[in-house]
Amino acid sequence: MKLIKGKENKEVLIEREPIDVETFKRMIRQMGLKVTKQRVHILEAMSEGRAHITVQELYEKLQKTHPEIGFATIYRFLKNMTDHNLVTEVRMGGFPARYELTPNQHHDHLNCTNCGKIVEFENESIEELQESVARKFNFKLTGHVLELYGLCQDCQQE
Amino acid sequence: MKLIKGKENKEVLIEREPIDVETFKRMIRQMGLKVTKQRVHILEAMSEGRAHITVQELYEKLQKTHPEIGFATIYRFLKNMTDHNLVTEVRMGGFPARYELTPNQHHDHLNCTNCGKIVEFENESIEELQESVARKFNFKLTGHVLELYGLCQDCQQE
DNA sequence: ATAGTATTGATAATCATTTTCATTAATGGT
DNA sequence: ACCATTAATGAAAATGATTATCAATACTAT
Repeated sequence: MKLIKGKENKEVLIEREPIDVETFKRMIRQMGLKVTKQRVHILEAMSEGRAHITVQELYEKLQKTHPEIGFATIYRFLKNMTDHNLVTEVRMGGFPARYELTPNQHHDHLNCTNCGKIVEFENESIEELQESVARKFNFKLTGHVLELYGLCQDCQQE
Repeated sequence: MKLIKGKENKEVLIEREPIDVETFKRMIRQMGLKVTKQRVHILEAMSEGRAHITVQELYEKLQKTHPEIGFATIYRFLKNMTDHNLVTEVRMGGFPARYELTPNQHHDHLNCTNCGKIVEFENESIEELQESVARKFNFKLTGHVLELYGLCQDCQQE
């Protein structure tokens, strides 16, 4: 369980392991798609910097180094990746969707609403209970969003 | 929506009391807004029938009895209500937002990612485990979002 | 009832996302 | 390496949900 520090209520940057180009190409082939420079560049852009990125942010980031990549390509490829579970789509409220390379270890978030600190946690019992709720209503579970909000120890003392 | 009782896990579809016009008017005044027939009709339409309704569905429902009510009015009023926590907005994937009169009893949602159906449930064990996670990290819990996604029985068969 | 102001509804505007389609590029077989 | 086949691309148009505009209308306190 890893602790990530944030400032105020801003979004938090999450460090990821760097992934090499060969791995990206393997991921693309694995989906049954052709390896194009655009797709590799999109994966590269997603693997560096902020974990949850919007299409707009991705587009602007790519503009600097590969100005030939268009919105449609990004949207299309993210859809492919999402369908193949290599990318996780997070939609909040009416905001544009955010995408992240699917982390190998599932986790949920405990967020401090005062200082923005985030604790990632994983609780097997909660996961099982979610499954049992789904079963009870004859749903086949495919995903979930669990975000806890509260005050961390430091902020409670203020 | 009908009531379904669970056994040990206490999943429940929430029962809603019918609400009378005077209560609706009080709610509107409480927000510091003027009482108009449109607003009362919108509240009436929301309080009968399906709990989670889209703007489109609400519009069509209102068309039959009050064809003078426009989309803009519905959107504006739902925004007011949501801001004042009298209505809860549920957004799922890229589907249109669904709205419900905020129930006095807390519940979470089970969403069908194919047809947009929403099932409400309440699970005391999950709530307790959330508390215990928060305690473990010395957080004081103030709220949470739990949305389950999957395929409902009908959509699994397609 | 009247004045003053909030509300309304039709329509235009916006914003994210998807589709279209003519052009270009990747791949597999030679 | 060279094609031929077919998928992929990018620009622009289309879509769908939601929000803003604004002149006409309806509440509400006086």
